[in-house]
Amino acid sequence: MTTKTGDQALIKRINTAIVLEYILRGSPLSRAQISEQSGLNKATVSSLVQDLIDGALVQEIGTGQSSGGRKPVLLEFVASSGYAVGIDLGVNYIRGVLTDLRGNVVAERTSALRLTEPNAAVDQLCGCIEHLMTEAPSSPYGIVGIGVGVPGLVDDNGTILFAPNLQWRDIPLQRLLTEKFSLPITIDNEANMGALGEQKYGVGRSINNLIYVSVGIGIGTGLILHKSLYKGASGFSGEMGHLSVEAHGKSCTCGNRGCWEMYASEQALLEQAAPLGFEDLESLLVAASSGRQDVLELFSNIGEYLGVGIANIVNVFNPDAVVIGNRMSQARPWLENALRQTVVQRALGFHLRKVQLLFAELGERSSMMGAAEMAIAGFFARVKAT
Amino acid sequence: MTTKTGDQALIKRINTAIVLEYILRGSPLSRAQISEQSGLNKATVSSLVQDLIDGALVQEIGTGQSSGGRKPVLLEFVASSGYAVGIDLGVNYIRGVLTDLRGNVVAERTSALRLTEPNAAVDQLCGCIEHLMTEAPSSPYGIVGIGVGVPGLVDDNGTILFAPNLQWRDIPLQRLLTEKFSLPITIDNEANMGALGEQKYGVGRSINNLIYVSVGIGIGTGLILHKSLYKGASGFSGEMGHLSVEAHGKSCTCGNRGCWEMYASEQALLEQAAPLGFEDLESLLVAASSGRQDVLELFSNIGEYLGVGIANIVNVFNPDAVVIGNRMSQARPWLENALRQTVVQRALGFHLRKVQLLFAELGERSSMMGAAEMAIAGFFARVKAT
DNA sequence: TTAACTTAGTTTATTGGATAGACAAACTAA
DNA sequence: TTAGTTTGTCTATCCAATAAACTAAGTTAA
Repeated sequence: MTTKTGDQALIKRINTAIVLEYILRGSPLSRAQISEQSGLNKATVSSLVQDLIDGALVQEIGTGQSSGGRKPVLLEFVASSGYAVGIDLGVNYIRGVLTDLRGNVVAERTSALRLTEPNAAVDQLCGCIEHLMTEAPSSPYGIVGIGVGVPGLVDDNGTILFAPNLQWRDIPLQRLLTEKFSLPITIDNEANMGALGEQKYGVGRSINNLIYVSVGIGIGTGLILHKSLYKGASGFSGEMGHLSVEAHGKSCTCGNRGCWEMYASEQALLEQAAPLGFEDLESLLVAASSGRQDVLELFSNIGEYLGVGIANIVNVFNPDAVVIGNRMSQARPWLENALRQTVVQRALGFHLRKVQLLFAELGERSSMMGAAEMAIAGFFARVKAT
Repeated sequence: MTTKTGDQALIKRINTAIVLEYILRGSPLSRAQISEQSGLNKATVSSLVQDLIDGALVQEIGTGQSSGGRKPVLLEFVASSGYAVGIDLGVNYIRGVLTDLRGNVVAERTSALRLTEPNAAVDQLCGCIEHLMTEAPSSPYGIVGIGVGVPGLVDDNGTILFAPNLQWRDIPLQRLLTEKFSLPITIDNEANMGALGEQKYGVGRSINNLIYVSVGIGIGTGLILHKSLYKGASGFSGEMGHLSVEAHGKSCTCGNRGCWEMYASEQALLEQAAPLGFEDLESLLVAASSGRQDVLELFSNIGEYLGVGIANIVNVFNPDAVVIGNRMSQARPWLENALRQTVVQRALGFHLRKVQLLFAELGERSSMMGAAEMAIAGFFARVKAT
């Protein structure tokens, strides 16, 4: 069993984390404010703040306004004390970003994925990471970690079990990158990363329970419950693209029938659009915006099926918000009505009272920003554990 | 924000909880064993154990075998230091139990629910509780709490928002019982209680992630994730009976279409059985065991639809086990094949590797035992918080 | 200008846990 | 008997949080 026991060091970690949290959220603010708001003694706050300053995570930035007494010394988190790399590895692109510890973008880099063969792709990925790392200003903590979002199922060791559209199986990406960079590496599904990105930096800021639905070639989902990413019992879940919405519908490669993503994904859209002579999403978006009736009906149909699945998700998880992301979010104007109507019709009233239907704000950058956030969050977790 | 700060009392609470946990799980065992296994210092363990003995939660029960030195003093949890009441309030019955703090049944009581009108039903419920309470031997902590499982949607204040089969709306049951008994009261959905009962005392013992599917008139679900009951964002979830499995299927009273419980519940079974001249589950079970072909096909059909929904659940939550409970679990012999086959066919391979399909062991008593467990768990939570 | 009052942050003595190590008690094995 | 082992308690020490006293640096009103 060996549950972790409590000692004085634990107390200090807990309280340091609290103080850091206040500075991260409320800065600039003074020691006195932290003490009052947190309930910690002034002396305790002073001591912990000093440790944080010594650790280069916090700095004094001058004095604030007096309210009839000594001026407060304002504290601020030092965002530039370290940097994080976030990568979105797509089926035909690699998108990467370098951010500071607040998620401010310092450098960005996009390139087409030349070869999908695993070795070559990983090489190109490493090149992208190295390039971004050289862009980082020198800082006390340097590069604190690398997060990578991938289009596939990832286990909790960061091994890509299966990435259908890349035709990858059992690629131990975390191990490969750890060997190469000797830095903390986080690998996760693109939808989980997207969920995190939107929750932290996008339309879902300050929403505690949200579900991100990544509608691309397939459908992936990322669940943020009680402010943190929910993983299934054994570390991977979110394969809700394979929720069956038509018990006797089309057979899916996964073995199930009537999977949601067979009716509501980009793939489903393109299949239906082929007879009309369309071959990609972009041309369909153009046709829709010029008002072509048959194309509008296609989108409306997709919107309805998206709604069917989302209603299911709402009934099961009862979240505060559902965020539609990835490529299909560009079709918002032509999806939204049908989607909204379907969800309202189908979700239970008790849940509907609360849930918001939103579209991703970061667009194609959700996943990459989420990956950077993962690396940042990992850094903070380590700081708090020391 | 006011996150709870850390102080010495917190350490003591944490470590006391650890020691108590070891005694609950591993008893009888000695102070030395606890120290060695937990990593806590011998002196610390001695001191905390003394507190627990003073608090009547632990007692010394003599010495154990020596392994070449002084004999250890064996410790045991005192199950009889308090008692809990667990109630299963059904549509046409009230089932109640009195247990000690280990969940051993001390007294049990079943009666038919005379009137479903809320006031009358609550009166009868109170009578049942009072009767059980008088059966409790005198003990240091007395009755530590009352748990009640109900067939409906419950919010986190213990108000029954909606119980379709009782035709109740907005009954503040927790408040009513608190006023009456001045004891800690926990109200929850019958399926959540059942999940807890099976996880603690039934077939799911020692399984950390399980999903309990209560198949009665409707279908309810209780999720135990990482050893604890999962509630949705706003305190109620588990309405997976209304997962749509046929996007364009039959309309449900909930507003959705093709809800799972319209195809796989007792109600669904009875509807299909009516043309054959059956009116209740019991007669169908008799017919099935005598081998009537058309009835067997009915059960097989229900089993298949149960499998469709369970495959969905498995894909979403990736649990260690799925437990089928409530009335329909009696039909196991005629459901199981079709169910198993469907799940294997439809669930993703990665999830299947792990998941077990089980049937409730406590039968009709799952929910009641879970309710008692809720009360017990509440007591321990309070002990650990002091 | 001064005295009275406020507020910010530090210093000091105290409290209450956990801990290592010494110790006593109780046992085994030779 | 004697040496060694195991259990459990006792004691001195450490360390983080805290209250209260204190210093620093401002405002306000006469």
